[in-house]
Amino acid sequence: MKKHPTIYDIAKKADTSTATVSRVLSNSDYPVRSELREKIKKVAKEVNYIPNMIGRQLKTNNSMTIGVIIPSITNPFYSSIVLGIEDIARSRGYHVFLCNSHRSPQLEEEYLKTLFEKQVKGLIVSSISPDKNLLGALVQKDLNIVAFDQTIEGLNSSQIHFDYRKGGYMATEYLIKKGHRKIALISSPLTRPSRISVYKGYLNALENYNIEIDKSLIQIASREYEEFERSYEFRNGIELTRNLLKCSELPTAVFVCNDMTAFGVMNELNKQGINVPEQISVMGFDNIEFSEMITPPLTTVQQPDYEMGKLACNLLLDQLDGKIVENVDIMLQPRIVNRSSVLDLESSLLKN
Amino acid sequence: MKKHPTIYDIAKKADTSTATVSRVLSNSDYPVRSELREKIKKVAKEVNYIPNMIGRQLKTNNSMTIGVIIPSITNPFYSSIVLGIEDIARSRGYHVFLCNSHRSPQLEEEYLKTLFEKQVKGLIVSSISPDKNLLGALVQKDLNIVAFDQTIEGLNSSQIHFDYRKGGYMATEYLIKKGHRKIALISSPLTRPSRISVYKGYLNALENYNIEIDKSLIQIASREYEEFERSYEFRNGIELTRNLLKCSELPTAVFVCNDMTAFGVMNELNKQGINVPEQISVMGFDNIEFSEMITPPLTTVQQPDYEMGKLACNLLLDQLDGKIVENVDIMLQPRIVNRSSVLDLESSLLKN
DNA sequence: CTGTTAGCGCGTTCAC
DNA sequence: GTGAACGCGCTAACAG
Repeated sequence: MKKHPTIYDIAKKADTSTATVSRVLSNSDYPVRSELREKIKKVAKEVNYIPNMIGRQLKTNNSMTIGVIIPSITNPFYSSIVLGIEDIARSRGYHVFLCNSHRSPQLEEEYLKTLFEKQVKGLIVSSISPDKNLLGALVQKDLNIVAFDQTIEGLNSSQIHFDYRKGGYMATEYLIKKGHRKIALISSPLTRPSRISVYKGYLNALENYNIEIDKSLIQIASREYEEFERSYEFRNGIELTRNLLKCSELPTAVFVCNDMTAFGVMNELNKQGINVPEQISVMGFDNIEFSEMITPPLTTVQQPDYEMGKLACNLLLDQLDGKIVENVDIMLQPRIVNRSSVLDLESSLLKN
Repeated sequence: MKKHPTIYDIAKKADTSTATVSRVLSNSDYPVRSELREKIKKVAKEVNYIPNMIGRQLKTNNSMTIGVIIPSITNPFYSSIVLGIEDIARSRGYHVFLCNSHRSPQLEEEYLKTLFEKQVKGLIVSSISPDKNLLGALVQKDLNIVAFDQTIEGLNSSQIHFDYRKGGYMATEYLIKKGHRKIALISSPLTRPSRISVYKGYLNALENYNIEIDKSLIQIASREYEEFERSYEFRNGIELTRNLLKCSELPTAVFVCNDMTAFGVMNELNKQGINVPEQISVMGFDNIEFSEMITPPLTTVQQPDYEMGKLACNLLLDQLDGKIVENVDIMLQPRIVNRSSVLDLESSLLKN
């Protein structure tokens, strides 16, 4: 375990100074005699020189690294976002330091501190913490932040929103236009702005089409995520479906707050011998990769996860590079993805 | 954007020296008068001090960070592994720098260099690159490596293997014991040791039970992953199933090289009006989280992804902490996960 | 117990 | 064009 060569070693071997070596090896545009330049490069290659970024960072105070905090990489929605972030970061010479908060406020705070200690200058975050004090304090300290997924009120940062209400509205309207009137809702607890908005969209659509709201058709989970819990949503879907099936009048369609929960719904319906979509239609939300893989392929609302990641990262890097000074707010739009889990009651009635 | 306070600022304010401040704030066990200790802590809190890890790293030459290289976080098998790695790393005070190679050798090499530049002292890697020279060179430079998933020949590193052959054997044997004789195999191209081993396991089992090998039942993809390609495996499953269905005698069961491909298989069978498992049974491999969510829930071979990540990380950190000096080789064992996608021909015959 | 000092590896003045 | 010298923030060695 011998020490790695530094620019000092190279300077000695190439019979020059560390300054010149640095100028050559860090691709500076400082003028250096081309003969000498080549010699230095040659020696560097000979000794298998690998620059020590720690030294450079300390000097330049620029880590070229951004932080990303998400609930869990295990959730395909977030992993797609991270992929988008990474692709852009890489293409622009930045690196990504990824943190899974596991929906734990403590862990989120811990990671926030770590990122800051590691001299990250930018942050893309889906925050779970109700306490925005730390985040706010960091913004003061010249940390650029782009928030997504979960809107953060009163924080001096850029935000990427998604029109959840409209998504909820469009999904419900889609079902209505397919002739459904008894449309159930299955949702995770309404503890976050995004979920509340989807819920509102559902109510708005029913209202707009003069469909009476039947509370027995609305199943909302009471138990929130445990921290670190896995496949919570899937099991939620199963449980809520059981509750739903207990009501006397079965719905003809179910709108589910996200695809993962919808998998649980379809699983349970199937177990109970109820065919999707023949007996009950299922509409999801998110359009994660697996939605098209299940049987029947899930009709759902597209949330542009990968694009969202790219957008967030470009935004952040533009800020870091000084191309943007103002904070920006962007609202991404939903889109219906038409597959096979929803029955068209109109046309199926015609057939009969 | 004013400069962040450093230990120097604190020393000035607390009327002491940087050395003492460092001793207090870095939780050194060096003796400091408790009165002074408290004063320093108080001042640090006042100015909202956050240590600059870059400075510490440069001095101590210890980044407390390990690198992880995997094909893609988007694949749930790898995301589970990463989760396991992270959980252990965090509990032991380390951080993880994650890299998605997207199965691109160039990108893998680029990340390898980056990790080294960032002074990572340990690496957990599922390498895709056929050229192990760079990896080998880095091992020489006091970089500890734990390889998993893809075995690396002749590399001075610890390795975590999985008994793919045995897994393939067990899966096939399981089908045989359920009364299946016409057992098809659907596999990604045999371009990696793991896949070849699964294939061998399949052949071994058939041989052992004196079942003649029918080449028309063996469908192996000819096209390899494109770099950066997504849902390749799913589409592979669809395509290979189509090919399979063209053969005159349909199998009673299909063994698929991984769960994601199995989803494609089930999808296509369904589309062709073939019931799983009533007409054709499907056996997967990996047991990713979604296997239990589809309909019917997939019977498969468990590869302990999360545990594998934890094991790999503990191993690496033990090496870094000097608790282990020797390289170790571990062979993890497969386990059948019994769900509903395989029909028991024996008992179903009894019923008729 | 505490302070002074000397680097860790690098990029950047500022002279020459 | 080039090199000597300094300092980024921190810890370790040593002296007191």
